Amino acid sequence: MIDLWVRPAYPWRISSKDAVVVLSPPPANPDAPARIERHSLHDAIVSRLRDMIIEGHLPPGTRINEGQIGAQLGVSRTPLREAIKYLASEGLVDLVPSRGAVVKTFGAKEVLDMIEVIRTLEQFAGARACQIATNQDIGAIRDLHDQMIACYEAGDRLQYYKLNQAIHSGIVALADNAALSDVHSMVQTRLKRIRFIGHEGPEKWANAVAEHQEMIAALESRDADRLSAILGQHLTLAWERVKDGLSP
Amino acid sequence: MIDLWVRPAYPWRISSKDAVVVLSPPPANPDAPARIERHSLHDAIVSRLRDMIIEGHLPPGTRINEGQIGAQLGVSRTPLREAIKYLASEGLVDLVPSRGAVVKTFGAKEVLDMIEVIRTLEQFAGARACQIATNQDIGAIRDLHDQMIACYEAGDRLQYYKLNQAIHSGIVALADNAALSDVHSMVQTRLKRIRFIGHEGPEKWANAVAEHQEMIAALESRDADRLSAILGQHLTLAWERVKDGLSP
DNA sequence: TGCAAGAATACTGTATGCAGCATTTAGCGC
DNA sequence: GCGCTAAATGCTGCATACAGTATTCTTGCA
Repeated sequence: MIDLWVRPAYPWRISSKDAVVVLSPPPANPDAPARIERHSLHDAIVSRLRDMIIEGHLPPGTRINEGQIGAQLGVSRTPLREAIKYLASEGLVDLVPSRGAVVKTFGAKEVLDMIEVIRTLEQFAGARACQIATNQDIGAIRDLHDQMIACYEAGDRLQYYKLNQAIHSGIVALADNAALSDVHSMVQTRLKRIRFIGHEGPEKWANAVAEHQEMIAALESRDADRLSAILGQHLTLAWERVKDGLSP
Repeated sequence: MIDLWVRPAYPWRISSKDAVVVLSPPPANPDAPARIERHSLHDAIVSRLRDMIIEGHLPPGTRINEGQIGAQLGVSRTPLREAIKYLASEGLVDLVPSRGAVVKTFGAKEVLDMIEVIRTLEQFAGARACQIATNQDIGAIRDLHDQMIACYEAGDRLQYYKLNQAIHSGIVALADNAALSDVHSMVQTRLKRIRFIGHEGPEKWANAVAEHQEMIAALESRDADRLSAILGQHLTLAWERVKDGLSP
């Protein structure tokens, strides 16, 4: 019970003494067979359910019927229930004793709260990123940004939206702080459902793009204060965009 | 499937039209029977497991044996597995395909990361608290503080520790932002296991107490900048306290 | 003795069954 | 027709069973 875990866990994992060394998992050999996909039904169900909630297929307030959803996904209730518990901890559903799970409903106040948390986290991340990010890291963000601009000009909202998220997560990732990325993505996930609705008009969209432009510029010049300001402003706009059409 | 949830959920809940009104749950009648404790094995197992991890009964790296723990807690594997999934989402355990759950191990970097997130969140919360907290709210924190001082003088470390946490959570709660409290308590929980170890010597302890004193003073005078500074300093000390005796 | 291959064991992942609670429907008195 | 009570239905919570995979043990060989 103490000496567990010292044997090879996966083919590419070797343990020496008590430290577990992880070799670069796939030999980076492009023609080698793709890594064995360790099928995890759990992950699959969690992603699926999360998407169903975010995309509005399971609207807020909906009671999740285990039998029905299970049949729909072609899995039994056991792994489904486990996935539901996982999402409950993520804050996407509420657990009501004897009555199962209900998709969480967010009012305007809660959404504003979440946006302010995101703002706080991103501002901290941005400041840290200005200090420690490599030029290469920043270049990667710039790439995403350029792609996003292309989507904007092409009018591809869905792809734009995804790249937008990727940029924000990317900036947070630049801070090289796993806990920060964790909580950021958690709140971001809860908000996704809301953002999915908020489709601003052309002028607001243009504003958002302009802000992103400046965001990248501030990052490239490693101007932490300017980046912080623009991130703050950007999230205020995000709030403006979604605040109508929310319950009290 | 649309019209769910409009009937009374609990005796004290009444629905009118489509809005659910929640009456003050217990009639605040001191001699009335205590509120029915909706038994939830799930919650019980989650709390129990969490405590076992935090208190070091399940050390980092331990593989969780469902059969064994289940027998120990006197429950079958099904609800236990659900609880484990919940904790996995909370970040206390890792899920390894086909090999179950392993208590997460945090290195020094990860702990520092978490502390910096906590710092960011608490500073934001503190600033907000200075703006919106009522004198009564602040008085409640002051009460906790006074109790804590008493524990300090009595040398009651465990109780001191708990009140310390309560004060920090309390300040965050003053910001009246549910999402903020959520993520704060989540990171705080992950850290608890670490803090549980860090037993500083008398001089550092005295420092911490002095900082708390100033923290309360800043809060009472609603001096956001000073509160922010002292919170930052306090968490730096927390880091100093635990940083030795951590894996790389 | 040390190593390797295969059998045996242990544990996880999933499905299914059953008891109990919640909700709906049906029946009954007014 | 309306409200109340009770049966019936549906669903959740939990336990158990079984299949598949990881881990350990055993045996054979050098």
